Amino acid sequence: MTAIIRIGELAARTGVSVRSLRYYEEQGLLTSLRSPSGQRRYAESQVERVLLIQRLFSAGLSSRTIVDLLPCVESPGEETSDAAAGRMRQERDRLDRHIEDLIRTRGELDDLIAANRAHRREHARV
Amino acid sequence: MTAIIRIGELAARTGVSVRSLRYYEEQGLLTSLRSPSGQRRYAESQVERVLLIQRLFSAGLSSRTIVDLLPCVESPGEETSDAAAGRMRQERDRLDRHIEDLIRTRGELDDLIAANRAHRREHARV
DNA sequence: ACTGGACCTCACACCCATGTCAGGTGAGAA
DNA sequence: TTCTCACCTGACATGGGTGTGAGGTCCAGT
Repeated sequence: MTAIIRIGELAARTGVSVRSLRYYEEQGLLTSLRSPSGQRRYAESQVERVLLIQRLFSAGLSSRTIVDLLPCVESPGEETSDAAAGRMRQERDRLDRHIEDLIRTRGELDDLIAANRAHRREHARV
Repeated sequence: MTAIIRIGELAARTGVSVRSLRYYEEQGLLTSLRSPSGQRRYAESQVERVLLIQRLFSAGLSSRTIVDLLPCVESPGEETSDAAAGRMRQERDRLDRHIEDLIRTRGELDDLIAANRAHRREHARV
């Protein structure tokens, strides 16, 4: 099992472009084996990792930050995890505040929608 | 009352740079009166608007989108509100999904932190 | 009158994930 | 074999909000 897949399939399964997958590797976020001819080969299990990376990006972490955090789950070396611990908490807190902010903004968007609806009703065609 | 303030003070009160305030105006998000010599003058009440704009930005709306939505609370013209209604709901939904995503990611970050803590305990100095 | 600070416009730089193009190699199907 | 398609590297483009600097005007305090 644990099929070996090529970059095109990894892209298809994750919805992430081939270009981005190469970029992730360049940034040290993703590793690949190479076929004799130099083509990238991935374990099926990397799908999950790519999806996680993608979510971390969309949570506003930079590739630099992610590369600092992710290794400590794959290969938890003493020192790395030490440095990363604070970083993780810091990012978690930032994310927390950001979520609060977004929820507030969503509420304001709801208010706008409500105001708009009220206005439309008031000026309804007679 | 309703004091008139200058751009520096608006920046200080909102935490948004002077540069950005000028940019908001350029994008049609913010209006200002001009003093005889051409300096921008704002009503104190614009502070709120700037803060809202700022939150909408950080919620991932583009200035283009914001300019489509915001007028319909200030000057709710029939046609504008008609076009904007769908737009607002669409952005609200997008934001909703994004928040869900972030909450999930926060959970994963928590998992990483927990795993790291467990690992550190396990390898504690003897 | 003079000085310093706040303001003006214009324009270019930056970040950073992603798109895109060029020019080339590898590999399976007809 | 030859066709086609996926893959490779390298490099330049893009978007959008923000930083920054040049060169100039305005205005309050001394």
